[in-house]
Amino acid sequence: MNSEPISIFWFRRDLRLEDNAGLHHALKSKYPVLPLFIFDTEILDKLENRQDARVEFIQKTVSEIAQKLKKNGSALLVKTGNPEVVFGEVLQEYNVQEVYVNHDYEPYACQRDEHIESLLSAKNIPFFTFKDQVIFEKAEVVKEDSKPYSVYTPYRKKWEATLKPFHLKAYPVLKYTQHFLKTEPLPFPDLKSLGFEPAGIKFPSAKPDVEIIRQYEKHRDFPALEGTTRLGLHLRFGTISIRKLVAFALKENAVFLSELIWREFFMQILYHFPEVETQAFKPAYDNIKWRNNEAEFQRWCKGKTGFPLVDAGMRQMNETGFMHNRVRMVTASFLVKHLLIDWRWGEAYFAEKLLDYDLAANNGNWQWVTGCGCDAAPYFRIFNPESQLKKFDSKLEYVKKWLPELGSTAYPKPMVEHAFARERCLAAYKKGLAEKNQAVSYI
DNA sequence: AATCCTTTGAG
DNA sequence: TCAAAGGAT
Repeated sequence: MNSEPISIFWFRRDLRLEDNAGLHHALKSKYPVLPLFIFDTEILDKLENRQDARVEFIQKTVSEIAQKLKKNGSALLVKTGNPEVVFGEVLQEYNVQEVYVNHDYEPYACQRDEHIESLLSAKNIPFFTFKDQVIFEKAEVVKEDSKPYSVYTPYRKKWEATLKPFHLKAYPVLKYTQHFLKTEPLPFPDLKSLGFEPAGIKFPSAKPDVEIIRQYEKHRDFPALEGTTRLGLHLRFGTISIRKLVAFALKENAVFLSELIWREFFMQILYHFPEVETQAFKPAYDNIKWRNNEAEFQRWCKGKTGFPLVDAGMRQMNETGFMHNRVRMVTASFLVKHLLIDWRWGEAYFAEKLLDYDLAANNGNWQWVTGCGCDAAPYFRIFNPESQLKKFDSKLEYVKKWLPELGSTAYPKPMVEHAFARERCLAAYKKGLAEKNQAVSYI
C-alpha cells in the first residue's frame, strides 16, 4: 500500500487530456491525481470479433495518454477486469481519498457507476461526477412544465436559447499538470494481451475539417463525396471535446450544429425513457408482426440484397466500420420496411459493426426509421432504394466503389420487388397499429 | 443598514 | 454569461 493520499480520475468515454470536466476538477482537488483506465471485461468478453477496431482505437488512444503523462513524470494506472473488482484492488494498493468521473448515461454505465459509488461510500470515499460529453444533459433542456421534449424542433429551439458562451468554455487541464501524482511509469497492456488483434482499419482524424463543415448541407447527402465529418468515433470516445466542436459549429454551420443537437436530443431521450433500449418509444409499434426471416437478414448483413445502394452501404460498414449517413437511412429502411425484420436486429448489427456506435444515437435513429420513435419518420414513408440511388449517387461512383461485381452476372438480382414489398409493409404496419388501437379502445 | 462595485464560480 | 457573495463606503 502506497500511503500518500491521492485522488483518482477514472477515464471512460472522455479519452483526452484537454478540456475534460472531471479531470479538471480532480486536478483542483487537494490531493495529487492518479488517472485510471479500466479495460472492462464485462464489455470486452461479449465482443464476438477479436479484430474489433474500437478496442484497438481505445488501446491506442489510452496508450497515447499514458505516454503524455510519462513525459510529465506521472503515469496512467491501467487495469483489466470487472470495474468493481478493479476498484477493490486499487483501494488496496493506494490511499484513495476521492474519485472523480464524468457522467456516462447508458443504462449499463449508470448501473456500473451506482455499484462503484456504493462500494466507495462504504469506505467514506466520495465519488464526484461531472457533465462532460454533452452541452446539456438530463433535465437541463425541458419544456415549461419540466417534462422532457419528445419532438426535436422545439427541443432544438430551447437548447439554442439556453446556450450561453459560458457553456462552451473549456475546462483547462494542462495548466494543472503538476497536480498529477508523480510516479514511476506503470505497466501498459498491448492489444494482444487484451485478446484482440489489429483490424487494419484507418481511423479518421479528430481534427474537424473546416471546409467539410462549411459545405456541410451542400455535400452531406452524397455518399461518394467526403461531405461528412467522420467525427462520430471521436464524439463516442471523447477524443474530441463537444464544447470545442459546438463552438466551431456555431461559427461555421447551422445545419452541422443541428446534427450535434440531434445527438443530445437522443441522449436525453435515452436518459428519460431508458425503456427505449428494448421497446418502441410508441408502444403501438411493438404490435407489428415482423417476418424476421433469418436467411433474408443474412443477405442484408452481407450486402447481397440486389439493391446497389443497400449493398454498397452494408459492405462499406463491414469493411471499414463506417457507413455514410444517407445510406444508413436507406439500408435501415430496407431492412425494416422491405424485409419486415425487427428494427432491433438491425440495431444490434450496426452496434457490432460501427466504429462510431453510440447506444442513444443508434437506437434513436433506428426507431426514427421504423417510425416507432419520438418525432419519427411517418410509417408510410418508405424509401425507394432505386430513386435514392438516382438522387444521391447518380453517377454510381459510391456503389461501384463497394460493389466491384456490379453490372456483371455475379451481382444478385433484387431479392424482393419494391412495389410488392411496399404494399406488404403498409399492410403489416396498418394491421399491427390497428390491433393496438382496438386494444386501447376497450380500456 | 443600505448600496454600489468587484470578484468568483458555475457547466 | 449571469447571479451571488464579499468588500468598501
